Amino acid sequence: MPELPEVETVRCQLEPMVVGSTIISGRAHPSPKFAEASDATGYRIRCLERRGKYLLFALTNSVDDKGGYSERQLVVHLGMTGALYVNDSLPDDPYQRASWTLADGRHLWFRDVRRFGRIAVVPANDYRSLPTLHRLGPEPFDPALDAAVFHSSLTKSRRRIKTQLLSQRPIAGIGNIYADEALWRARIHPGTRRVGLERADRLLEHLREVLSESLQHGGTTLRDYRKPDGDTGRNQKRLDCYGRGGLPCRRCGSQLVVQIFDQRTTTRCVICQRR
DNA sequence: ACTGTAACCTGCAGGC
DNA sequence: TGCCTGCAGGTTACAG
Repeated sequence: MPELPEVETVRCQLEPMVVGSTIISGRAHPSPKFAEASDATGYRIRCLERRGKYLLFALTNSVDDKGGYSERQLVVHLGMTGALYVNDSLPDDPYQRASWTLADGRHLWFRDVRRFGRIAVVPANDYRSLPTLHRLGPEPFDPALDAAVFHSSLTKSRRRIKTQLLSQRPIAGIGNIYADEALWRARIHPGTRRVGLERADRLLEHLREVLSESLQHGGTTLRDYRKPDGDTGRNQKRLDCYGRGGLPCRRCGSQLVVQIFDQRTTTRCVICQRR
């Protein structure tokens, strides 16, 4: 479900609700994917950040009376069906995978039907237990990411362009929806294995465009994605390519076709996106 | 080091 | 109505 615009929307809504709060207890589903949630107990949430599709709660904890403290991060990945909520009382929900009680009595909790999400508590900035985060590419809006850098990064692999976008290596935060949307806008065949500087530049521009437009509309809700306030996003109405297989291309009127690349369903225009 | 593939989960839509 | 199959926004371990 959640790609960068959805995760950023969650971060924006959640941050003012939890920053400054101290976690007084934590409970988690026994799966090793969630069990670490309780390790956040005793820490205060200093701020809520995001890298790619990962939410990073910066945690701080006074460890002695001489002003010593330890810094950790609570890392939450929403997977396909994850959502975070804050409530005065903890609801009885069969898909609740973790919950944290805050000092003022409220509860932060994680709902994840498919259990593809992940929760970890790590020493600050030590992501060795989360390989994708550990080797995560630059943020899409990082000014240091320009066409030359992007192109050079893409050149380091011979995998299909779409597979590279999904790998989180050349750029962070792209998933199946925005990969298809940006490739459609840039008129690039998703199965291409080599792109020149000019097409890399165009692709980067369109990636930034689809992400910022979606962000403006609160993200894309296909089925599960919810903001912490329970609302859906509104970007789903604006998709040009993803989910429109069999329908005419909005640019040229040709048919959009669906095919599988590296086991991910892909939609593209047979005319606009030729090899 | 790189590449491709299967696996992890649950619910739902569509076909018969 | 019920059963079966395939599919879903992602990451990771593993084999070659």
